[in-house]
Amino acid sequence: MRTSQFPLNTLKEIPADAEIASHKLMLRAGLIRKLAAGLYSWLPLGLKVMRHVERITREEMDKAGGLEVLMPAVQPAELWQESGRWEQYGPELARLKDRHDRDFCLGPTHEEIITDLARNEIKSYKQLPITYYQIQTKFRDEIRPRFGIMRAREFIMKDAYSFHLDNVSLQETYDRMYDAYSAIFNRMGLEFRAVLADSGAIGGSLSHEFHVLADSGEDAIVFSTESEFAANVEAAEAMPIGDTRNSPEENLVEVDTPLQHSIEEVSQFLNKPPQQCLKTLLVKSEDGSIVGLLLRGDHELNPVKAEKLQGVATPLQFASDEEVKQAAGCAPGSIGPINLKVPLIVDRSAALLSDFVCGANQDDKHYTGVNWERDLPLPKTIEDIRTVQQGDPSPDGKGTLTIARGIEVGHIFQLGTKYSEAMNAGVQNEGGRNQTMIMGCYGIGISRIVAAAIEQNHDDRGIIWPDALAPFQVALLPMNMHKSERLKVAIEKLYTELIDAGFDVLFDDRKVRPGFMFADMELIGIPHRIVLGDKGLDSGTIEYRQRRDGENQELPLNEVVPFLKRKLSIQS
RNA sequence: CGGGGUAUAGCGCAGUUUGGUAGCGCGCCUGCUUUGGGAGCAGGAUGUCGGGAGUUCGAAUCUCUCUACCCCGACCA
Repeated sequence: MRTSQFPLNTLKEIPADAEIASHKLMLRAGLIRKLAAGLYSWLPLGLKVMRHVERITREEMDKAGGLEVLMPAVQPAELWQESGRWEQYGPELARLKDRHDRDFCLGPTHEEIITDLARNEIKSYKQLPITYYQIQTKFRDEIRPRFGIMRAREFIMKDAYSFHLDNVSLQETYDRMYDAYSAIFNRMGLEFRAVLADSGAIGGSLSHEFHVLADSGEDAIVFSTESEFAANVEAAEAMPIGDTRNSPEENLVEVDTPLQHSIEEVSQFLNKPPQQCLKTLLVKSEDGSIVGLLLRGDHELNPVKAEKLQGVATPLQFASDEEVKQAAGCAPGSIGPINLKVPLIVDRSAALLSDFVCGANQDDKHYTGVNWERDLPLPKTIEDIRTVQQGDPSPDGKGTLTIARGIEVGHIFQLGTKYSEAMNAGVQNEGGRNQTMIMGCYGIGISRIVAAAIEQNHDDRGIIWPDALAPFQVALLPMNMHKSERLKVAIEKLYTELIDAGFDVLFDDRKVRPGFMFADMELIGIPHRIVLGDKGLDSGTIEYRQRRDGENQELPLNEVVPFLKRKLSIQS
């Protein structure tokens, strides 16, 4: 392709509303343009990259036995009512009516549609297992779309759904998808981690997220320093800190803590470390009554874990100030478990505290030297309700946990029969009886990968595409071609040779100064650059430079093709 | 949804306090010069000043209203 026929539309100035590197660079390099909040047009250059992401994903899905389908983006309400999600799904689901006043929605995902398809198309266990997938536009009316394509309202997703007769078969496909996803992200040249994810309110189902590692990532993920353990922070089991509880040494004392409310304030005021304090959170239960959650002062409540417990409302809802006053007799900030007449759930680590500090259920008063059993009974319900922290012991007992940031680009999930049961999707089994199918679902954020790849691969000059995703493999730059007819002839010849050898080449035939070309090609991130000038023509050499390391290398003109072939095959 | 902010040329912005008929940089077009890291000079095109209503002889500027977009928050306990 020639730049004279492929406008680059690069920007020297940074658009005002972009915050993170990938968003700025996607706008500056001319990959996307914003239409409205969370809605973007893809320019030719950006679309080329996204097509590579799609192609690699498609190839690996096909290899893993997936069957490609294409389902509508507009979906009838009936199916969503059948699954129960028409009511459950919040305002993120964009609903609309057709001219006959019938309800429809823009699909944020396709479980309902595929389940409907499967129940009509699959009749016998002999057709199972089967995996359908599609690469298609999704719409989610996000509260706050941001970071450009990273959290857009309309985006491209690869979603796959598998159907099975039993859990063994589901597990096999799940494992195959896990491997396919790993292959996909490896081929794209991305540094990623598969992590154990929250299995959701359904319970028991297995789920993994695939994260591209980047400091700007919105998700926190944890790894063990010593083992293979990796999980989303939300899902990681928090082990108790310490083994046993020490025996009491201090006496129970009520102390004045005027205007000291937060753990940090109380801890400083009393000169006790936060890990010697007990945090009492009052939340709602399913029936609207109040439940107390007890945590060590330096630990944070994990709402996802708490919501799963019996006696805690989903979604988690904190008690209002009035409700706190009613239940504890004080304002939030002085609540404590002693004589608190509500059911209590204590975190594993908080249950191991001794001589701790807690609120006294009177405004501006706390207790010190509090001990379980001696001063108050240890609640019967001891659960894991906190979020893990850097340095915590790994749940598998090997090593400690490290926290990193990631961008979620894939998610695989064992659905079980949630949809197939609600929508009555069954097949005849060997015995001729109807049996509900078991499902798995597997998503990849196609458009988000483009942004994630940039987050992970850029410098102050622009994007540095991995070979597999680059919009062009090679940039071919003539130095002042308009002044030299023989250079024009030579570079046209080289261009043809490269094309014939199968390379995707961007030949910069604009009449611009060299510095301008260099800056553009570096901004848009072409991984390999060939420069030819009159000087090189005299010595029969070109200058090669790799975008990533920026080192120049002289090469004989006639060795360019084999050289690039070696370069590109080694790295792909 | 709550709080804050912005809206002026394709992009980034000034002008608004104090009302007088719109400007700068980048980009774009033409010409000449230049040519290995986003060139220089000269000339040129481009605006519903977000929309509507009002005040005024006169509104980008003041008032009211609507809309769009951006940022922050949704864990004091």
